[in-house]
Amino acid sequence: MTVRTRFAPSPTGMLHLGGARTALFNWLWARNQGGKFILRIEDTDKERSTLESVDEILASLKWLGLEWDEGPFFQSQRTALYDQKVEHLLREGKAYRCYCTKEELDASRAALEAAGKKPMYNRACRDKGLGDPLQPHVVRIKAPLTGITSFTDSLRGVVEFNNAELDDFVIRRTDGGVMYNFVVVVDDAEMGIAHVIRGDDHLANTPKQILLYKALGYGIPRFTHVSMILGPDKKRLSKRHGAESVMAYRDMGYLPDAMLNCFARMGWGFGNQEIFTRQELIEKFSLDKITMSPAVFDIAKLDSINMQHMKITPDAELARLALPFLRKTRPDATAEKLAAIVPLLKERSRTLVELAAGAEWFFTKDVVYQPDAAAKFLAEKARPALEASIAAIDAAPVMGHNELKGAFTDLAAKLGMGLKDIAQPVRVALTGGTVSPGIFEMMEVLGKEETVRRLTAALNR
RNA sequence: GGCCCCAUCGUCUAGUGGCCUAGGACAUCGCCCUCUCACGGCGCAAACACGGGUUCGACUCCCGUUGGGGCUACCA
Repeated sequence: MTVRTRFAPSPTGMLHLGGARTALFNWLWARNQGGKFILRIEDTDKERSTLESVDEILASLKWLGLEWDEGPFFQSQRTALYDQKVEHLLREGKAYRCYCTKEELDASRAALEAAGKKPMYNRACRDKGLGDPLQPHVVRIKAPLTGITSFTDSLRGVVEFNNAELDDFVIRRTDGGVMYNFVVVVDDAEMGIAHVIRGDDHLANTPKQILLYKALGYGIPRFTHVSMILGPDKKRLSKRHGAESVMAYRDMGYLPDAMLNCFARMGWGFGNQEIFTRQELIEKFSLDKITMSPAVFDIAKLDSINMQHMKITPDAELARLALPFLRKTRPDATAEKLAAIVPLLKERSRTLVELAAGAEWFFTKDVVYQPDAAAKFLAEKARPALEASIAAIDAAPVMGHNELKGAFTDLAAKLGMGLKDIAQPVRVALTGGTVSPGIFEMMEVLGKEETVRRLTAALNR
C-alpha cells in the first residue's frame, strides 16, 4: 500500500517556520517511501481564513520546492461530505444536538472552574433525544464517560488518556460549519492518510479524534507528533521573534535547499552529518530518527548552512537566484555577467543578499569612493603605488590573476614595500571600498582596459 | 488549576546499559593562512537539570522533583 501523507495548514496567516518543517517531514516521508503528498487547506474557520493566506502558503511551499501530488483540497468545498457524516453520527446515536446557549455554557463552566474542576460541558442535552433540527443547535459527540483511549505515537510509544478527561466537544456549529477535530478525521480517513505527521500541539487532540475515527467506522492511522520550533526565549516561535514566515527568509536571500536542510536538522539527525542536499534528505529521511524535544531556531546556524549550500550551487544557478536582489540597485545587471564573478563572491557570502551586495563593484560605471577608504588609501602618498600599478598592468602580457599576482609581488619588492601597501589603494580604486574579493581576481574579470581606467580615475580624482 | 508531552555544551544534535576521559556542527575566543573581507586549517572553553531507585555497571531503564511546552473554544 502506498504511503500517503498530507500537510493541512489553516489559512489564517503566513506559512511559518514550524509549519514549513511539518510540511517538509510529510513531504520527505512520502518521497522516501515513493508515496503521495497531499495538500489540504483547513479553512473551516470562516472568520479567520483568508484568500491571501492561501496564496501565501501555496507560494511558500512552491518556493521551498515542496510540490504536492494531490490538492490543494479546500475543506470549505467539502461541506456536503461533512454534513453527511454528521447526520450519520446523529442517526446512530453517537452524536446529539445541543441547544444550550452561550450564556448557559459560560455559567456552567465558570461554576465548575470555581469548584476547581475541569471546565467541561455539563452534558445537559446529552440524553434529551435528538430534538428539533430546525431550532438553532450545535452537534456534539457523545464521548464515553469512563475507560481509556490510547494510541501509539511512533516516537513516544503508547499514550493514554482517561476518557473522563474528554469532553462532549462540538463537531458542528450553530451556523452549520464543522469543527477542526471532526473534519480532520473525516478528511484524513477519506483521503487515505494512513500516516499522520503533525505538530505535537495536536497530541492532546488525538484521543478526541480517535473517538471520531471509531464512531465513523474508520481505521486508525499511525501518528507521529513532531515537536515545536521555539524562539530564543524558548517560547513557541511567533511574530514576537521577528521573521517567522517562510517568505521573509526568501527575501533575506536564503536558498530553498538551505531552508530545507536547516528545518530537517531541527528535530532530525543522521549521525554527524550537517549538510544535506534535497536528494540526500529524501534518501536518508526516516521517522524513527526524529527527536522529541523542541528545537530553538538559530539564524546563525541557518547562515552557515546557507553558505555551504551556496558553495555547492553551480555558478550560473547562483547568479540566476541572486539576480533579483542585484537588480534592485543595478537594473541593467544580467545573469550572464553576474555568473562571471560568482566564483569570487560565493565563498564570502552567507546569503544571496550579501552576494548581490558584493557584486556592486563589477556593475558600476563610476566608482563611488567611501570617504574613509579614500582618505586612508587614496591620499597623495598612494600615488607611486597606483602609478606603478598602472604601468605593471599595461605591461602585463595576460590578465590572469596568478600572473598579475606575480607581477605585483615583483613590483612591491622593487618599490621596497609590502604587497598590502599596493593592494589596498588598488582595492579602493577598483571598488570604492576596503572589502572585496582579491584584487587580482577582480582585475582578471574587469579586464585590462577597465582596470586601468579605474586606477587612472582614482589617480585623477 | 486539570490532563498530556519534553529535558545532553549558549544553540542544533550524536549517543538505544559498558565503545563516554560524553562526539560533531553553529556561535564565541585564540593561533595559522593572507592584498581587505571572507573561506579554509589548527586549537581553547563549553553539557548529560536535580534527587532517589534498578543494575556488577547508568547519559542511556523506572519513580519523583524542578523547568519548559502543549491541550483544556460554536480556533486550527
